[in-house]
Amino acid sequence: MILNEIPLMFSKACEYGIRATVYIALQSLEGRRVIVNEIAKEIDSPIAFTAKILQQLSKSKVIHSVKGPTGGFEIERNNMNTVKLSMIVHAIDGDDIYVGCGLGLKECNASRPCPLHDKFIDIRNDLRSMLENTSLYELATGLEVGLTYLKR
Amino acid sequence: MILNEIPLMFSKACEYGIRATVYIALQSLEGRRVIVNEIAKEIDSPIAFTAKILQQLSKSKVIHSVKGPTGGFEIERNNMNTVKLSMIVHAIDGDDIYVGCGLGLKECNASRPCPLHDKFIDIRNDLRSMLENTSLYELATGLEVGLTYLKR
DNA sequence: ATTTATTAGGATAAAGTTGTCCTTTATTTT
DNA sequence: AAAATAAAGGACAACTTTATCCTAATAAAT
Ligand code: FES
Ligand code: FES
Repeated sequence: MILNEIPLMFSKACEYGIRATVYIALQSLEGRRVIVNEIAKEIDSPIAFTAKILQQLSKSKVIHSVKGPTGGFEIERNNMNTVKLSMIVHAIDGDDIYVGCGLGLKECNASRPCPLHDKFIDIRNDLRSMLENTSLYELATGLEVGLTYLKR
Repeated sequence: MILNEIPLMFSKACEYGIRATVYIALQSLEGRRVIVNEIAKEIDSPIAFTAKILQQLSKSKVIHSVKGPTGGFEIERNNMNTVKLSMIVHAIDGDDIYVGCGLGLKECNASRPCPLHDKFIDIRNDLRSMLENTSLYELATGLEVGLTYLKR
C-alpha cells in the first residue's frame, strides 16, 4: 500500500560514495592503495557503479586515483582532516540539501515560507553542520578500532 | 559534474501529498469540500499524479473522499488535530525515515553501527519527533492567516 | 617493446519514480 | 430514468537513477 521506498537522506550513489571514501581512508591510514574491486567487495556495492562514483570523487579531489598496475585509490593523510562529509555529499548529490524547500517549493524562502519551513530549517541546519563538521579522519578511525562497520 | 539532484527528505509524491492535505484542511476549516483539479491548481502539482496520491491518502484515512457531484476531498475538524505529518509521510514514503540506515546498510543497528550512526541518529530522531508532533491543524492555520504558502 | 593491471569514459540496459490517459464506479441533479 | 460530476483504478509513457558492459588511456612489470 506504500507508493515509494525512498532513501532517507542521500541517494544510493552518495551512500556508496561515502562508504567507499571511508574505506579508502581506512586503508590509506595503513599505507595501502586499494582497487575498485576490493572497495566494492568490502562495502558491498555494485562494482561498475562504484567505479563511476569514484571517478566523480576523484575529479572533485576528494580522493586520489593512480592508473596502471599498483594503481588504485588513496587519500593523503593530511586531506583526511580537511575533507568533510559535506564535500562528498556535495560532489554527488549537489547542494539541494542546503538550499531546497522540504515541501518542494521552487526555493526555500524565509519571507514566503512553506508551512514546514520553521520546523524544517532547524533540522536542515543540524544536518548541514553535522556534514560540515565531520571529517573523514574521524569516520575512518572509528572503523579502524572496530567500533563501526561498512556493510552488514 | 553532479550525478544526482535528489529531494531533501521526501519523495515528490510525499511533497505533493503534504501540500494537498494541508490545502484540503484549510478549505475544510471554511466548510468547503475541494476537487482534485482545484487542489492541483492551488498547490501547483500534476493533476493525475496528485489524484493517485489522494487516493492513497484516502485509503489511509488521512483524508476523506466523496464521489459524485458536490463530491471531493475533505477532512473532519476533529481529525486535523490527530492527523500528524508522520501519518502522511508514512502512508506515502513508508517508514524508512524511522528505521533506515543513513549509509544504506541493510538495517540501522546500534550494536553494529555504520560510521555515521551516532551523529545520524540525533538528526533522525529530531526529524521523527518533528513529524510526529506536527498536526495538520497547526499547518493549516499558519496558511489561513497568510503566514505560509503552498506554491511559489 | 610487450604484456598486464588499473582507472577513465562511453553506450546502454534495468529498475524505479513521476506523470498521463482512459475506463469504471458511485452519487447527485435534472 | 438519464445526464452529469467526481473519485477509483488500470494501463502505460516519460524521465531519472541505478547498474552493467565494453573500449580506451595510462603506467608498471616483465
Ligand atoms: S520554504 Fe519550505 S523549507 Fe523553507
Ligand atoms: S547503522 Fe547507519 S545510521 Fe544506524
